[in-house]
Amino acid sequence: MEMSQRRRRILRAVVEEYIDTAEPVGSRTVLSRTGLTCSSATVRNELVALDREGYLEQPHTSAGRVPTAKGYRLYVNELMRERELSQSETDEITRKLQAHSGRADRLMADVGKMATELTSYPALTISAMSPVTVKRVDLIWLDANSFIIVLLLTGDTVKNKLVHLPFSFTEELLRRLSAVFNASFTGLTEERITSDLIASTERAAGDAMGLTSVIAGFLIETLMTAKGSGASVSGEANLLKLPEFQDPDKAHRLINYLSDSQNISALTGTPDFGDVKVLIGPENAALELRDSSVVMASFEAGDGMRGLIGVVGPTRMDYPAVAAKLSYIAGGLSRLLGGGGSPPAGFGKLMIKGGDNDA
Amino acid sequence: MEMSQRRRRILRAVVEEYIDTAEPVGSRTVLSRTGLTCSSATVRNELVALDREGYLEQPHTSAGRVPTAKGYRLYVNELMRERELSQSETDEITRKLQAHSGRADRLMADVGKMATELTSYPALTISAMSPVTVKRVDLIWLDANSFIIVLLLTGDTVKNKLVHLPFSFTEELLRRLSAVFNASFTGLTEERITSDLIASTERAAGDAMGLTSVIAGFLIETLMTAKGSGASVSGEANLLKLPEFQDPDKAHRLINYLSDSQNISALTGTPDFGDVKVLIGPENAALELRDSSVVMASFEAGDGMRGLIGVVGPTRMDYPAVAAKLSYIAGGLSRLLGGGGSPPAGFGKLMIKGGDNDA
DNA sequence: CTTTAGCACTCATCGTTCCTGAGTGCTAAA
DNA sequence: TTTAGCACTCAGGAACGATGAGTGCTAAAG
Repeated sequence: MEMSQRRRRILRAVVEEYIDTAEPVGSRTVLSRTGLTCSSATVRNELVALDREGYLEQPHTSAGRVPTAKGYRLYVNELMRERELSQSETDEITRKLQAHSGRADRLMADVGKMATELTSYPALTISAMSPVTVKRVDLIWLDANSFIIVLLLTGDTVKNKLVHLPFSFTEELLRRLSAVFNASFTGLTEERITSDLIASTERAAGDAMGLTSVIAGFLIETLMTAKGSGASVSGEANLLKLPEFQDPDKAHRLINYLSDSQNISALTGTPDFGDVKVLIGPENAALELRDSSVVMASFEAGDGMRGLIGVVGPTRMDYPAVAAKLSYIAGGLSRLLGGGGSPPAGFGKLMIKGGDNDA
Repeated sequence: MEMSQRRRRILRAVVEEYIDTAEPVGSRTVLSRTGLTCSSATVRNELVALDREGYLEQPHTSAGRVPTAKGYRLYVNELMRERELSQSETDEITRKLQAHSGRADRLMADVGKMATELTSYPALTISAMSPVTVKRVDLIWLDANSFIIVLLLTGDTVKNKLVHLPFSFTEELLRRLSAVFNASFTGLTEERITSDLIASTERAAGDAMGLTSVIAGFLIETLMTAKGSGASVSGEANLLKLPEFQDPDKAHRLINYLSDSQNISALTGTPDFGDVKVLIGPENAALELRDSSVVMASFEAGDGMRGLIGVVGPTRMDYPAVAAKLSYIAGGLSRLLGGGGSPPAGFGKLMIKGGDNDA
């Protein structure tokens, strides 16, 4: 059966009050916050019901109510009102985004800082290229013992490496090699570069010195790291201001967890484009996040580059505001990185997706 | 007049005991720690003297003594015994260092992590190239509207940029341009690239489309960012385990301070090569560091690349161990980055330099 | 002049107790 | 179904005293 309208209003009031104050909320507070016309005793009865159904709980008998993960979930899915960003807020975001035009990894780190400033929660970013291939190979001869490999990848990323070798080779050999590489390695993803292919390339170029494998090695390495996702975290210190992290030990565990980019990358349960994903407390796979929430928004940059920007905070988090801000940033990012020219469909409109609503 | 031998022993005992336990140390403890043959009353008299001279202080009447900044300074300068690293420690460091061979910025960040692991204090790294110039310019023509700029810098760093332009140009023009650039821009530091030079280059190459200024712009930008120092911090969370940072507010202030790389870069009061520099509490210029200590070691990499690796911790810090470890890492780094082939002079030997010993 | 034993004194820390007040659950009447 | 009323619970803070580590000082001994 459906939950009564009044009960929903009460639940929402409890959640929002708790988000504001971080303190258990009692029946009288609910009353004044909702403006309901009943008495506090009635509210109490409803609270008992919400308690029994698992949406609220009491830290101890005779304290006010606190939302459970299930309560937050319902709130996020159904109760929360969409938060409109003010003109000045959206302006600030677009302005900041436009100020950046550096390299992708630097950009993402900066966007993370921005999310931190905007939400005052630690922010994380993940970015990854999906199918990465080499579009072009150039070899620049420096002297008899050294040359530069320049790779142009999909997404117009350029990578390079300076190679010194203990034996000498001619400029002519490099020219032949680059021709051969451009003929047979372009358009290949990392997995499709086999040792057979390398061997035949070596023969074709008449390379007796193993330059081919040096170049192919760099190529493979580059493709691997390029498709591998880069992660960054910023603003961890903000946790320390929150009442739920006054215990240094608790804060330490979480910050420590966040400082390993492996853990961050593991958060990639990439939500559909345009959506905001919310993971509440125990919905998180990682033990260390079990009493925190993660809110993430994804963006897409056209050339197969996609990414995630999110924040980590206590389950008591201002979901409407955070979701709106992240969504706007992600949307702006998609636009900025040329996700298709026009603002993405549904840009600005929130569609929350989350973990399964386990009973 | 010189301080008596016994008094020095007592001061050392107090400092070391306090470093170990973080608790005010009393006369009896000193007695057992030093193995002195006098009575506790005598020790007390000495403590009073040390107190009067400003080396020690009491948190409150009738508590034990705690070293002052002046006390630590004397300890670091004269009293502390050099800490020898064990074979396994040095082995571990060299092994870890050798495992890295990536790009300089990545390497530095990793070295920072390593310093954190080794000392369990937050670590910081700063690296900078001193005179950076371009050794060679290559332009790779992709299609009528785009090309790649490849710059080989001193220190064998390679930088590149992909340029798209709204008008078309020929491969021939690029060839001319690269010839001219190689002729007139190599060996110049950023300041010496004037607009006159750019204008004359433009004429010499017969470039009617402004490609020259695009290339020169990238060149200047690259030189500027390359010489600018990169800073990284890691392991901030470790602070939270320390008794002096149980107050989340205090921890927050410091971690926040550390998270701005501007602040980190500001620490570059580069000590002489081979030395370890210690800044104790109020010796730090930054307000936020006033009751912490910073220990730094410098390294030099041959091609004008130099850097700093250090840790931040409470004034109560195991200076001998930290100094030894950092010194060893820095030495290994100098060696690894080819600071000159052989281990640097004084490698392994500590020479502490610090702030002035104000009275 | 230095060292030492003795002693009174200080003060943070810890456990106990008590009080207060917010908030509850329940009951009985509307 | 709602509400008024009431007894009950319990965290948090204040007040209190006991404990004990550690001091400074004094006066005698080396």
